[in-house]
Amino acid sequence: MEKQINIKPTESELEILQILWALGKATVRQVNEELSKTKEVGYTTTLKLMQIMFEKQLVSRTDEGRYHVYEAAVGEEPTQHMLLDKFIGTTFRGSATRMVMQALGNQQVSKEELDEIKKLIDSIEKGQ
Amino acid sequence: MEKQINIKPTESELEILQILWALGKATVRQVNEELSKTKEVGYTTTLKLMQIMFEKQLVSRTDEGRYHVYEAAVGEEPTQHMLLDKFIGTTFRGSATRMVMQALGNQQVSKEELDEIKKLIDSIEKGQ
DNA sequence: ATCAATCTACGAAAATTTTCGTAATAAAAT
DNA sequence: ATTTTATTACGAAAATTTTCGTAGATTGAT
Repeated sequence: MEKQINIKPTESELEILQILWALGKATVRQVNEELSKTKEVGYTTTLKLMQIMFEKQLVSRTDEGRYHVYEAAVGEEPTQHMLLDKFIGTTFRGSATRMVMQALGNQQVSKEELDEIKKLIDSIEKGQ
Repeated sequence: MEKQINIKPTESELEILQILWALGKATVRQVNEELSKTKEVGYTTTLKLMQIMFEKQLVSRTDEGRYHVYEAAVGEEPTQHMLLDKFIGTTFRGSATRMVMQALGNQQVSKEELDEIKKLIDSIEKGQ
């Protein structure tokens, strides 16, 4: 079971979570190297953020030799779900439909993906 | 035409924009009253925020008598679109499809809405 | 053994966002 | 006319988030 799924990570924390979700386990250095691909960021900055995330229980860590190996302590899906809910609430006044329609209309979504979504809708409709 | 659609409003600013989009025009007091329905917030706090938003050109205002009447200076749709793009980028690693599928799976979406979305998909597929 | 390199901890500075107190001004009420 | 009320402007405090410098500890190299 997920623990604290109510804690909303900040923007920077989310970036780090993304990396951890992708890598599974990672040291601060590894995370920092990933971050550096996108933007300028000092090692100690990343370290501090991950320490804060550890306090918030967003990540866990184990002592491996003399350094720490970090891991996300919150799941990707539950976190996305929570953020999505909040986002729909604040930006689309709670209407998931409005948001979906904008997303489909504005984003580049391939025919294959659209079909996939249609299938999903069908299965939901059958289910309820 | 929209002006600065790149300025990302903060959370609080977005709340105010929502109210202005709903009301059209409004004074600081009106906006503050709307905000107060949801949360505790002082009048001068709202005022200050709206002044900052005026500087950022997120809102415009006209002198009506001795007070200001405010209006959103950015459109609801373009703003939502911009925020949605950023959100998909940071939270769903750029995949609109993944986000839509989560939204449809997790949120409460009625059959009517699902049908509406299906219709939209069909029309997009015909278009391209 | 000494030096260099690497990692963590800690604290604080910097930047951003949010909140609010105070003063000035103008209108409205008494 | 004086007082009360409502509005804006301004600045700064408070809170949150981000960044980074420094110190201490441990490993590895010379």
